[in-house]
Amino acid sequence: MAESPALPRYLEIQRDLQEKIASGEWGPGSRVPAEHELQALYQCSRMTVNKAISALAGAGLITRRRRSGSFVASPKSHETILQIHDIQAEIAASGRPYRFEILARQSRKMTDEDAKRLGLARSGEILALVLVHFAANRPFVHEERLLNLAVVPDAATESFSAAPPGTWLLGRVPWTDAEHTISAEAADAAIAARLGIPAGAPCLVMERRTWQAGATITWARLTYPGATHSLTSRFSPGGAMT
Amino acid sequence: MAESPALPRYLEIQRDLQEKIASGEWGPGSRVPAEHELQALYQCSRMTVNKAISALAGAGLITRRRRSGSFVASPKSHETILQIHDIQAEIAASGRPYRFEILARQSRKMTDEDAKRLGLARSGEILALVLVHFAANRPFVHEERLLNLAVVPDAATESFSAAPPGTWLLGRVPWTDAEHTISAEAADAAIAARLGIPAGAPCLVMERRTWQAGATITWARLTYPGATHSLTSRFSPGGAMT
DNA sequence: AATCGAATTATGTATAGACAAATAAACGAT
DNA sequence: ATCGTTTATTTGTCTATACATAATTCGATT
Repeated sequence: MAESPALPRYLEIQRDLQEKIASGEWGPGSRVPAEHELQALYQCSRMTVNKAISALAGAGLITRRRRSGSFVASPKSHETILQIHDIQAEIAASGRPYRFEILARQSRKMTDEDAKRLGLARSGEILALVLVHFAANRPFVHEERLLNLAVVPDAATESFSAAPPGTWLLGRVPWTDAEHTISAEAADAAIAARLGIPAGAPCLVMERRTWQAGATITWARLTYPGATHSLTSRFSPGGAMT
Repeated sequence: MAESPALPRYLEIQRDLQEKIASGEWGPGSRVPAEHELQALYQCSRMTVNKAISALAGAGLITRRRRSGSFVASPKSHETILQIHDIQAEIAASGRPYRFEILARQSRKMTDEDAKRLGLARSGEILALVLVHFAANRPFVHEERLLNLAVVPDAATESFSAAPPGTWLLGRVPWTDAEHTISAEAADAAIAARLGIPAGAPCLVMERRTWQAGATITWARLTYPGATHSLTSRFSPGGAMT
């Protein structure tokens, strides 16, 4: 059996087209039949066809131009969606016990260095933290973090005893923009000692800046021992269409 | 004037809602007005409202449940779209002259190591390449690549004199699935020599496997000197809605 | 009180039709 | 032959309506 998928018409069409593109039957640059042709082919209304094609256009598989028609897009890059989970949740999900230690905490007026990291010109109060996250009592990642107290004043009096600042923020302040930078660096002596690795060992470093409506909320720098951590993502173009 | 934005109705609504979510006015879990309410509010048809909300639902900002209604989603992770450009295009875009050198090329029956890298169990013919890409005559990235000749037989006779294998593939074989792994590793002696960096220097390593309809097309391992290269991405949830 | 079932409600899908906007192609005049 | 104008085609948006589907609520029956 398995023959009445109860699959909506527009998804059926969408998958049909997608399959033709994925298989190479319609190579990059080929013309996709016009909406009225597909409408006749599939015996449905134009809106239904439109919904299918528009979805593929949104996913970047097809580009559309008025009067000219729709064409199979030629990929110019690999694109992947990187899911960066909350550290606490990530460790908990792996079944290992989680804890963290705050090594340093300081409220201060923004230094030039702080301002640069937050991407801000003018001054203000910030909260600076240094902490280490542990998975099964072994150091997992080293975190340096700056919080812009102008945007998150509550943080000044928060103890962060229940949840680390990253988790605390995530559930409290909605962000509208984030910038991630991933790089490889040699561990400096201080961080190496805290992570229990040799100085100079390669580390995966992730820097993140987060904004809400133009205002920088926070900056974080996460240093993972390179030997134990990597980022993996699997991706299919036009993925969200089950 | 400047008052006729010519912005379509559904985008206007979409941005309105998005703004309410981004600003925190509608916190995570809040109920979004039902379609018929928004329809009355914006004086438009339900389909128009539906298009706006559906787009936000697709972007993950809203979750919808029949009969219950629509609710602002609560983010559980940072998610970012990593654009990994074609190396040739990336260097060319930076204005520096590009060239590459093929250091090794071998057609062979798949070894166990090859099979593991490609994620395949059984055997077959592959093409193995080692190359270095240069930007402005300085080593930019070291590439090891395996091509599954069962899927891309043309590669066996291709000289790759015009374009490197990555670029060549991108314009030829459509891929349906890709897996990326990003890690930090110390450069081994051979790679360090080819990149002109000290052995043991931290490197950003990106491994990629690419499939077409279940069949592995290629495996690639790109090693970037950590001192000069990083991956950056800026992301706003619900981004693709200009 | 517990359970089953029906009415209600919000979303999901689909239709037919209409007009707008962009632009490639055909056409015409200089 | 070149330039500007008209025409035709294709996508973009919108409407009003209809029925399907899932799920909550509430009432009736046991």
